Amino acid sequence: MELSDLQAIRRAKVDDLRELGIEPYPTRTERTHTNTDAITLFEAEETASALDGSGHSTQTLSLVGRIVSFRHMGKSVFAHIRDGATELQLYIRKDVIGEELYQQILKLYDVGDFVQASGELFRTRMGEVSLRVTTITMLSKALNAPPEKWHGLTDVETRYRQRYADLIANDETRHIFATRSKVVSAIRRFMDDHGYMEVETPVLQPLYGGAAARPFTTHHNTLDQIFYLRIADELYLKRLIVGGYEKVYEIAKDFRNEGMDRNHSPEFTMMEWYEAYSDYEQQMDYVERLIAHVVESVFGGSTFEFQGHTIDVTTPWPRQTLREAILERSGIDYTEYPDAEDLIKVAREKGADIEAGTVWPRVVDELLKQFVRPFLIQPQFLTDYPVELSPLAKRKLDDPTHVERFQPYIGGGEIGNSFTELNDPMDQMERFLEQKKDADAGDQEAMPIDEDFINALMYGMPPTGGVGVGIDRLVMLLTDQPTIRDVILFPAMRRLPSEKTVTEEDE
RNA sequence: GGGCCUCUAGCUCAACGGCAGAGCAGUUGACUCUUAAUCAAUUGGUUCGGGGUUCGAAUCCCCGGGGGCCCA
Repeated sequence: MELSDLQAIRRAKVDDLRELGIEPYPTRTERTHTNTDAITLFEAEETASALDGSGHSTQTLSLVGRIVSFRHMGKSVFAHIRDGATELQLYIRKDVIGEELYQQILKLYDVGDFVQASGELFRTRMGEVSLRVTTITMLSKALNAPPEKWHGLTDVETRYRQRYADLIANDETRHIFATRSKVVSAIRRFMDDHGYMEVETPVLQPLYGGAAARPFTTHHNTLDQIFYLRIADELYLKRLIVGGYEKVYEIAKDFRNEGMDRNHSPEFTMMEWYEAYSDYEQQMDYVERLIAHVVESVFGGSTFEFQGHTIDVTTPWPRQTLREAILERSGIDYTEYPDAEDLIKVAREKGADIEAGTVWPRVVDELLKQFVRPFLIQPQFLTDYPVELSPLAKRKLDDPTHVERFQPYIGGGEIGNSFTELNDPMDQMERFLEQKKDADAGDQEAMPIDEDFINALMYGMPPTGGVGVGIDRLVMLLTDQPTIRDVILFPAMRRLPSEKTVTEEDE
């Protein structure tokens, strides 16, 4: 690997440190306080008037962190170190630490290095709590200089490919992923507190299903067999309800081999849960309480900002059937057009852009996407979808052409999907057969027939309510990010030419 | 898949047919309360890759690659 001039200079400093008998990558750290705790401690001592005569804390602290700024002024140096949470200023005086160590710092320490510094805390004339350093050691010498201190790292491609550099340079990026973590924690806490059991189902599946999507295909060498990467958790979680568990959930990666855009990543995080002896009405209540809980946990209230809108998740959320919503916003009652051609015709008259030959359920989906979805900014449920659009949901009691299904919408997008689960094995078999017809007609997202799942249902599945929530979409919403790649730490990227190996054959 | 935009020093950006530059970072020096520290000097380039036009190409044209946005 060829080093740039800057890297070579830092590499030489590693050698210089070793020649001085100093290991630039030592094994142990001795840290007495986090930077946050150190500042808290100092402020408490100030309040209690427990500082010594010259305004210094009475105890010696050892702090650690990455050097993020370095200001040399003759016989003293000011630097900031940043640990996981907080920046804290170091004040290094030549007459305190001695000529030898002072020269070492000047010559061999750089912005980006991790260091450990000991000393007493005090307040500078500018009022900043700082560490008056009595000794300092290298914890890890950085060979790459961090991105520019003022503009940071702005190149989008580099930010995605080298997320570590993005995290070093941009507070906002660190904040987004910290929020993501809080969101997932809040969800887990809510589920656990409500008696749900977290489970893990296969990523590698002999047959995929549970959603309308194209899968990734892989191959197991020993079995000499194709596996699919799961596109949903649904069918396995329902098998667990068959098995007798009453409340299960899973938060996991799903994979869909489809186009990538600001809302779609081939690898994304899905949460699904299933509750026996429940239905979609009860799950609607649960979803709005869950989201309200998450927003409360993350923001300490019921509102947050998204793309210029103040969104309020206070329960209960309005509910409207899909048919009413489409009728209200487009003037089309799709139940009056049972033939796909007719529905496409009237949809086009109303200004929809729909490809000829689109199958009927996808036309309805397009009506939803084009006329309704963009306008659902505040939280709202749409309910009761056509049966053709929902091969795994139970029919409505009073209308067998529709199923008991809902989707929660916030910020102009759906954040989940739910239905009263189909538990009649013979009906389920017929739905699979319908899907096969769609597949034969060219719908590449139609589901294959899963006979083992039918077999499971034949053992009996209690009435069940199930919900799926797209975690990435939810995080986009809560962090006000318009692009899914900005809420995925390491988004999928096209391989660079330099990463292609000679053994690999391109198409 | 189509259209538009973009790729220049480690980072952020200029130069738009005429000597490839600045700021930050780096290096050398001055400076013991600075915080985008300051001051002086200074190093650093396959201008994404390949080809073409031209006396001359980062710049114009063609092919290819990465990324972004919009559309499908």
